[in-house]
Amino acid sequence: MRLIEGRLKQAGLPQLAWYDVLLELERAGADGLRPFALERRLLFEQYNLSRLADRMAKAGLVERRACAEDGRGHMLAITEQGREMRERMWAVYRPAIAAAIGSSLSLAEKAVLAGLLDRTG
Amino acid sequence: MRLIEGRLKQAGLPQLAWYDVLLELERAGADGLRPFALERRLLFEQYNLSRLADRMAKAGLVERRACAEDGRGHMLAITEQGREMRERMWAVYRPAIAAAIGSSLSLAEKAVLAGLLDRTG
DNA sequence: TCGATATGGATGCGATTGCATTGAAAGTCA
DNA sequence: TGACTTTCAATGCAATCGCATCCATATCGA
Repeated sequence: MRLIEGRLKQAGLPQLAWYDVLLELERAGADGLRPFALERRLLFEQYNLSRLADRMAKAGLVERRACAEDGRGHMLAITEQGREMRERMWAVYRPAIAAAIGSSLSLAEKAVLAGLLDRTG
Repeated sequence: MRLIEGRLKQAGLPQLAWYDVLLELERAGADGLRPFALERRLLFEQYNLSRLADRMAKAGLVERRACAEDGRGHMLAITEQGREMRERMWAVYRPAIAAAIGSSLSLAEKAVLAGLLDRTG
């Protein structure tokens, strides 16, 4: 993780948490997701996501839209800029994962790890 | 990790990082360790350890002593209170580890994990 | 319908983190 | 010895985190 965060940072890109949010929102489609839903998927604290969304909105990567069904909340949706950012991050993230895993585990351990990931993914 | 940190917190005890420092200092014996040595063992950033040591010293768990060989630095040593704290933390930490590992891995996975730990320990 | 409670989300404030820099003591080398 | 470089450690500042709380809207129950 340290390695991966480091690669992102030295590429001048935001942290992994931003990637996670962007990916979920991209998967969620045009309507986006409610913040509470995102919190549960990503296991973020409520106040952390609230502030992360602030920063990401200020950076133009996500948008807050009124929510028809519930006046308390709103929808979070990815923007075009957000999609671009996710791609740029993936271009760094992907090889960093490969480097981190590849350099430290044996083949057998990778198989077990893949099993663990499979179960939770 | 989240589980373990949570158990410590709800027991009113400090974070794992404090435990790590206390354990290393206890192992290091009466003279203690230089901060830079501790940083390398625990992979802490220099400024983080500097401030952690401040807080731990303020809490009476560690002591800073002048260093004979090198006027730039000092020795960090555990105090009696520090030993007691480490024990109190261990009493929570140990069962928390067992709970965290036991509830999520198969026997084969535990064996692999033990192998990984063994290699780095 | 109305009061009590639960849920979604934001925010003030103090603590912690990260970055960059500083200062002091060693070490190096001509 | 005297510049120059390194290493050890602390710290100012801005960003972020965690806690507790607050506000607003929903939901439930009598």
